Amino acid sequence: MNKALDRGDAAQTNNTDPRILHARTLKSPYTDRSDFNNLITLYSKSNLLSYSLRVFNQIPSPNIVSWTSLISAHTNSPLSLRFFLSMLCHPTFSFLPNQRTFASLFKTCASLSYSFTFGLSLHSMSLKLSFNDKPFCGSALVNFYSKFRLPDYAKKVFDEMHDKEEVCYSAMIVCLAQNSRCVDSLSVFADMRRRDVASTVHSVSGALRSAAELAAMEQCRIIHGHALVAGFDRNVVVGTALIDGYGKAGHVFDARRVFDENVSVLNVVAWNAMLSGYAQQGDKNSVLELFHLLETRGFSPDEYSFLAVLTAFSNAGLASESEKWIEKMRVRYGLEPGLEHYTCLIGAYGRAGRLEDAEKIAMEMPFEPDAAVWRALLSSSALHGASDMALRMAHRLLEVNPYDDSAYVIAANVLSASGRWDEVAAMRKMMKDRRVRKEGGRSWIEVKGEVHVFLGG
DNA sequence: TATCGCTACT
Repeated sequence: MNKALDRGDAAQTNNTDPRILHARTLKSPYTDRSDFNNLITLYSKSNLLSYSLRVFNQIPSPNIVSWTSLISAHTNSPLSLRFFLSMLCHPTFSFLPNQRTFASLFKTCASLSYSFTFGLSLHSMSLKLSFNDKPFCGSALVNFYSKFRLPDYAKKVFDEMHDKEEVCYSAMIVCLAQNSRCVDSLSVFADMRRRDVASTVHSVSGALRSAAELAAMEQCRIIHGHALVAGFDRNVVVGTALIDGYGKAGHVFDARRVFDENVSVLNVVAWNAMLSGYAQQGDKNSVLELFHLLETRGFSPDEYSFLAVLTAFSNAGLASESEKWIEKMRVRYGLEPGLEHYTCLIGAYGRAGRLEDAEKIAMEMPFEPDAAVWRALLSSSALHGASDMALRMAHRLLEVNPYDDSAYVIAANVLSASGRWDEVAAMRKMMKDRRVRKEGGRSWIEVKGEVHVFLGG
């Protein structure tokens, strides 16, 4: 930890109002620029952002550290990008951004949905200044590409980085996990261990998320063992990822053991992970029991808690129960049901064989049906041998998601069961025609080129 | 010479 943070933390723990320090700084004849720079950071850590800008404006001749302090004080806000542009456009001084400036800016771009091209041009600048292979910049850049769903670009940045330390690996592992590249994510985790780079709660929870998505029991166990050795097993996030992983792998007893061992530190997210583990097993009784316990312990159930309950009901085909809980969620808990809750409701009606009601809900609910809704209706109609409806739903599903091969598989099954071979063949042909050229995106080289053009380089 | 990056529940 560096000096500035030490000072900042000390001031916070002593409950010193930064404004007192500010007044002293202004009065003292010994004040230099670094005192102002520290104040900017101190104010932002105390959630007094407007004062950060005020201090900055009081600095007689701000330097790059002042600018970077101001920019990072406004991380995740568009103001941070504006300040950066002001700095570049400054008429009298020429400030060259450094690695820390870029690290903050990449973080901001990652958090703003509209700042993709801004991030690309920053990447180009950092390439020219040779910052993108530095650990701090590189990890922030990996995260940036991760948030914009470009894991291959992130991997390219990662591969070109020098001195990859634990945060770089964490960022990459988490990126691949968040983008459903589970096997790659686990292999980077393995690579990290081979190279003796320390793991962190971030990399461990990222790897666990991948193992969970793969429902890979063996990997969960291995990472669990590692978490125990590394002393991360009491961490809430790691614990939650373990509960989720064991649950998804179908080992609810292992999930429950982790849950019980850590219950004193767990929050509602962890409870939800346990609930959804039971729900995926179709263990409705355990879900309801745990839901009740959650309330007894003083937690408030949220949308995810209700989703777990409704998932269980959907798997069990409990239509009227689902209806009741949706109502309860809205009226007694003040939570508005989302698309996923309606999808469960539709699934429950469908599984119960009330296909028309299920379709009616899909048409009348306050959301546009998505692929999951059509898939629920498709599997329900297939389950009950309603081949006409199944065919219709398969078409709707393919309209929203032309690449969904499950549409073909499920519809083909029910159609062949009724001997409708011609329609199976037609379906197959339609799938082929729909399979338009997959646009895998432009190559890395192309994007790099574009970035240089963008900056006139 | 102060400023920086990565986690869990559909």
